[in-house]
Amino acid sequence: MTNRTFRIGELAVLSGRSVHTIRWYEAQGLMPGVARDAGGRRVYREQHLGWLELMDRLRTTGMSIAEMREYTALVKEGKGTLKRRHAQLALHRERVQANIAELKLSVKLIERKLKFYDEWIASGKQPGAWWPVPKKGDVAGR
Amino acid sequence: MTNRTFRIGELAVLSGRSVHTIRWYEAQGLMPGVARDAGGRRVYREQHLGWLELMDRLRTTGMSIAEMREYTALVKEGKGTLKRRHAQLALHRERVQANIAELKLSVKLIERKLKFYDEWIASGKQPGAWWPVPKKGDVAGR
DNA sequence: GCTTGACCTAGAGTTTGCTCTAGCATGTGT
DNA sequence: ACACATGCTAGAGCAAACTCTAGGTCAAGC
Repeated sequence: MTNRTFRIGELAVLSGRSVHTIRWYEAQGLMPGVARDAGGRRVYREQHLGWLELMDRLRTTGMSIAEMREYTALVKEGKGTLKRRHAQLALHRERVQANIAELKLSVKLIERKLKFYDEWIASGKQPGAWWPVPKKGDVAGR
Repeated sequence: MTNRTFRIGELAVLSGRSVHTIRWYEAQGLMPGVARDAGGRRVYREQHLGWLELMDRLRTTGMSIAEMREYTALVKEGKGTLKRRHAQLALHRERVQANIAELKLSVKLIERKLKFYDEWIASGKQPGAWWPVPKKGDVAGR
């Protein structure tokens, strides 16, 4: 088994983040289990690469730093929080899936507009309205 | 044909945005064709509802205000920019589709972690690493 | 023993996208 | 004629998520 350790510069290169950002994540409570060597320097293990990958996926799917902090706090607390961690991630997954559905609707709207431009370009005259679209939250649709 | 006009308060309610935000959008160059009445008040037409819907979809799909401003500038310039508008929206659509693909990968990673928790909870002991995952940009994968 | 590079902490600065305040004008209803 | 809702502009304030600076420490190589 690979039991390598890394210092922050190496972790930064391997994870594709900056040293600044990794330290900032730790300051935000997003880095559990970071040891220090005799000189006070951070010591990371392989699992930290996996952790940063997870953090990145949570961030890019729209989880806030605050919520990531809550989740990380559960991880720090130990095995007793497994169910709560599961619940939190499962909830986030639902949100991401809802978000994907919304993005698909947005693509449809953009495509309708693209078609509108196609027709306009082809015919030389502006087609009828493209917009009477119900809308996301549907405020106007009343 | 419905040729209604709206003042800003009404447009705000119908579009689900605040009056502040609509004025701010205009200040950012994102509101083409806004007339004024004798008293200097903004006058909107139905197409502005469609326009705000488009702006909202562009924003929520990650287009920056700066790029929306470029696009709006083309709209303001008139029919001569139809092809460029089409190209810009088509490019954005590709980015959104790429983004959707990334989100799906993120969901997969989250689901792997959920499964990891399921197993841990079921067995009472921590399963093996869940993380040796290639990664998005793949820096570590080298 | 001294230079050099990687690290450390604390905290300031930046960017983006709003969101709200202050102070004033307009115009409709009674 | 005057109150009150709605509108106007200019600009301040804010939250989030970084990103960087300053000034110092540590340890490996020459």
